[in-house]
This record gives sequence, structure tokens and C-alpha cells, in this order.
Amino acid sequence: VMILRSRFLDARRKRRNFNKQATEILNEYFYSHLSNPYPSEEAKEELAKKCGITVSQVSNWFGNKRIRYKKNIGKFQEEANLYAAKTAVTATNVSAHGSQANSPSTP
Amino acid sequence: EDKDPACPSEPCPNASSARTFDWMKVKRNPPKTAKVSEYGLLGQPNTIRTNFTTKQLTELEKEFHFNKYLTRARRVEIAATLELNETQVKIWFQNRRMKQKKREKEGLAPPAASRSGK
DNA sequence: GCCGCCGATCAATCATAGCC
DNA sequence: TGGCTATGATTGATCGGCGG
Repeated sequence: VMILRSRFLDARRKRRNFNKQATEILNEYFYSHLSNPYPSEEAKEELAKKCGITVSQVSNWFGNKRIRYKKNIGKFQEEANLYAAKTAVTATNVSAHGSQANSPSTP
Repeated sequence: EDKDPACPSEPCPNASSARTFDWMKVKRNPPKTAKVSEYGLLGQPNTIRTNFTTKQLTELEKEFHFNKYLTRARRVEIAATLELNETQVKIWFQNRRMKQKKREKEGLAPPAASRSGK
């Protein structure tokens, strides 16, 4: 089926990569909060300002980053160590549930 | 001054930083968009994202401009007409409203565009 | 109890940017 | 010019929380 997309009218046509500096800032935040890389709305606004991009773009960046990171952790190992060395705010967390790491039901 | 609630509930093989935190293990349940009908006995229902046709999107969009919210009756009607689940129609409207909201919000102060060294 | 909505997020995909 | 990977954006659908 040729789901003739409105290939035109697709906002994602003209895409520009972010500054190297913006990416630097985003990565620093991401890796320094690797235990929980979910910036609050306020944090996103601040990052957006520093990076010169919109809050939505910050959200998109973290969304993509998280998914791609966990999809292939090994591929980001170097990057992780690089930024981990740069900043360390690794908030150690407290655990909640006991053992058992699995989904609801296992078929 | 931020605290993170999250925990690696499993021993990690690595030593350095980068441990395996639970957000990395999050898995979403597959869409239950299934309409329990034709699909052998193994063929999984619709574990994939439904691709709405241009026609369906056009109709939904048209309806949205008419009403941002749907009534149960209208929803049933549209679902039948477009051959979609009521849930899909409902979800489409919810996402559409959020999209609208986002657009309005961004359309009120987007000055700032620093791209790479163009 | 169940339902719809909101806000955030996921996950797959699209289309382009960027490099070799 | 071709091919491939990196990356920002889009979007159907899920998750958790609220209110009716």
C-alpha cells in the first residue's frame, strides 16, 4: 500500500542538529542524572534556555536519548564515562520493592 | 537539591558509573488495539502501531475542528464510519488536543534559533 | 467500580543531516 | 554519487493520577 503520505506538510522535513554546545549541556544533564533522566518541567525550561531551543525540543531530546540509550547501552558506554567524569551528581537512590525483576505476568 | 527516586534492583555487572537503572528496564505492554477477529491462532492481534489512512485522518481532523471533544454517540458514529475502534477515536482526540495545546503554547514565543555553525 | 481526560512517556518510524 | 549511521520530530498507544 502506498500510504501516500502527505510527504509535504511534514514538519519534520527541515531538521537541523543542535549546537555542539547545546548537545553538550543536554548530555551533561542526562549523564549526571542517569539514575533518573527525567527533568522536571522547570528543569526543561532551564535547559531549553541554556541550549537556545524550545521545551518541546528538550523533551524530544530526552525522549530519544532515553530510548536509544537503553536500546543499546553498550554503544553509549564511552559517552557515559566521558560525561560521568565531567560531572558527578549521581543521586543514589533508595530501593523500594524487593527482589523480582519482571513484568506483571509471565506467560 | 534534587532527589531521585529510582533504583537498580539488580546487581550490575559493570563497575564504573553507568549502572542499569530501572528506567532502562521499562517495557510498555503491547497495544491492545486488537479487535479479536481474523488472525489465525498465533498471529498476534495488532501488536503494532495502527497506521491511519489519509482518509481517516482527514475525517478525524474535520471532526476535530467541529468539536474538540466527542460525545459517546458521536464517537460511535465516527468509529463505525472510519472502521476504527471507539478507543482509537478517543485516543486520537486526546492526542490531537494535546498537540493543539502544544502548538498554541509554542506559537507564543519561539524566538531563539541557534543552530550549529551553519 | 468504571470512564474519560490530562500530562508525560514510550516505541516505532519518518526524513533529513552528516560522514566516508 | 551511493550508502550508512546519527538524530530531531511525529504519533498511535500506554501509564499513573484525578475527578465525576
